[in-house]
Amino acid sequence: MTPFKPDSGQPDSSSIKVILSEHFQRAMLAAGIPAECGPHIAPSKKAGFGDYQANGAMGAAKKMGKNPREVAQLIIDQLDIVSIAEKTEIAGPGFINIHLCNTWLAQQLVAFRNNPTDAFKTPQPQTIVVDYSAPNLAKEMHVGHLRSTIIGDALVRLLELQGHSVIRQNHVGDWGTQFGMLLVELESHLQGGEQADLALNDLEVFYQQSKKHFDESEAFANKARDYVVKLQSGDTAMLKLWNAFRDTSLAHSQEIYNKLNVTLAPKDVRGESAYNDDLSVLVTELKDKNLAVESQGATVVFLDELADKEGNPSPVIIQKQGGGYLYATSDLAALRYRTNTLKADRLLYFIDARQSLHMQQVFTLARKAQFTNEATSLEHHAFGTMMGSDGKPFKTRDGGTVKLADLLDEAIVRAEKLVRSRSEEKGFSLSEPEYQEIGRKVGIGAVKYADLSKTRTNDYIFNWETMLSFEGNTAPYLQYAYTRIQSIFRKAEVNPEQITGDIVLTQTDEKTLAIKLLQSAEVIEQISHDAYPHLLCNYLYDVASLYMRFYESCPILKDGVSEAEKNSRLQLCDATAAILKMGLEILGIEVMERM
RNA sequence: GCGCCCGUAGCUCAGCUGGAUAGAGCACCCGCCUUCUAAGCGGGUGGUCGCAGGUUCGAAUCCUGCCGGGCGCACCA
Repeated sequence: MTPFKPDSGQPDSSSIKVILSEHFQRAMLAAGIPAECGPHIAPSKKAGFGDYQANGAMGAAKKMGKNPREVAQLIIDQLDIVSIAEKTEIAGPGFINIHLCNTWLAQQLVAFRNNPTDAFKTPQPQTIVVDYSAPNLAKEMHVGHLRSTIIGDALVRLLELQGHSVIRQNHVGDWGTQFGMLLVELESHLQGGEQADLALNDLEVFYQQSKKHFDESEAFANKARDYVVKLQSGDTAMLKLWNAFRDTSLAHSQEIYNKLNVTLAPKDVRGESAYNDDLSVLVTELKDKNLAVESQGATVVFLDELADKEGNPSPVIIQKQGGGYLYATSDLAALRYRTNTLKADRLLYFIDARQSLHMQQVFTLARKAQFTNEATSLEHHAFGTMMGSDGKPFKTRDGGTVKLADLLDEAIVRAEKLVRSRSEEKGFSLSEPEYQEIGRKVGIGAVKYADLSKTRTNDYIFNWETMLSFEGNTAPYLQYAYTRIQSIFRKAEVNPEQITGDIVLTQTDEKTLAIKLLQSAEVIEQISHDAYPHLLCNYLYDVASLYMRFYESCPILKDGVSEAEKNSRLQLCDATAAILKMGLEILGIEVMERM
């Protein structure tokens, strides 16, 4: 971030909020207001209250025992923002309403257009490991897996845009007890001459079959238990069988990732099995450090840090009686690998909120055992549970789950149909590959946006219609805004990048759009900390809405529009398109030239 | 029992580091395509922000209690 130079009159790469905050803070100090009183700058919510407002005078007045409106006046007296604001006024109990200067806003926007990505770069690049998706390879991915996968991917893209070094980690479930029964089942299929990928064509069915055999046949169950032991001790034949299963299941996941436009690749897979050799080492270390003790036949760490009211420490089992390891053990091994080998400064986990206690235990224990540095940030970014329309945990009528692949296919089919009928109505026809491509982008975008636009931490209600909606606050709305802009540039026959010169903001709709566009950096910055992609969705929806309004009220290529006006408005269009595209790319949603 | 999350319009959701008259989308009603793509724009109907206290200039937002829902709490992951 470029340090602000007072009164230089030059465009600054900082956000409006930061610039105003610095000015107000300085003025408040000069007015003799204690330094701990913040300026509290925020965009105004109502049209009559200026563009931004400073709410700090009231808090400061209270602390000083003075009249808030008088304090507000003291601040204004010390304020030197003539180049930024055309007017500041005191309102109500002591609000300071700030009317930004159109020429200054225009300069900021020109500066943004010259270096669009600079605004988002972080001054301190870090190494950030992001744990997301992590499907269980025993089963097919269902709608419940959507959240971790696309929220994690949005954060990964955003952090990379900021210039961080990001390492994706797909901690797939490829090593549980359940693999015993799956491998026995698979073996019987292969002995029947079937190919692995054919047998595992429908993972859900395959899982149910093997579960049924396991429950009904004692011999099958015994064999399954035997296979687990063999597998974990490195039996070659068993590993071969396991690999066949794993490869096929991973290929299924990868297919979904590709369809979803998620950046996860095979190289990002580092599943539970990868830590197998470290588990016994880790348990021994915890014992040596006197953290782990024997209890009821298992090896347990008792955490006083997470004790309940009565002082009972929170138990974490790291090795069960009989010697098997649990997911706490492999999560600890993974955490250690990520800090020590991958050298992570931050470690982000996008995992279901139901794992909150577990994550807290793992983090606390990792710190206690010094598996991680004090400086390493361990962050569980939880998300809510998917509910049915009855508000209870989601199940289909037959008690199952909706397969992710089915949802995506349905979305694409519906979108493609819509694209065809719309283009016919509008009288332009597209090629067959174009219909397919647009249908895919619109369909997938709608599904992802429906999920990403909801607050991550809350439970959410799964609904086919909402997921497959193409109207209102949806991805197609944002994509549509983008295509409208592209259409203008096609018609004008100009390359947006070659348009230079002044931006002139005369209409209200131009100004509000410009201000909104200049807020992009604030949004990106906030999400990089809090990992809430819905803030980006809200922001982009605002941008698109304000653009639509501008589009309706401000003609660009029509008769009677001056060259200067046209030139300025085309630049507003281009800046809008750039931000929509950038934002949608972060969300993993593609744009197109027409739809 | 203890802990975490949630309760905002008919439905789905924003807004919560306290700010002015609580906002969107869907649904419903009324307008707008000879003019840059109507997947759009403008307007309207619709609210005891679960309930009750408290903190203060000011509470959907912070605190306490209660009601209602979800989830988690020792060998599944």
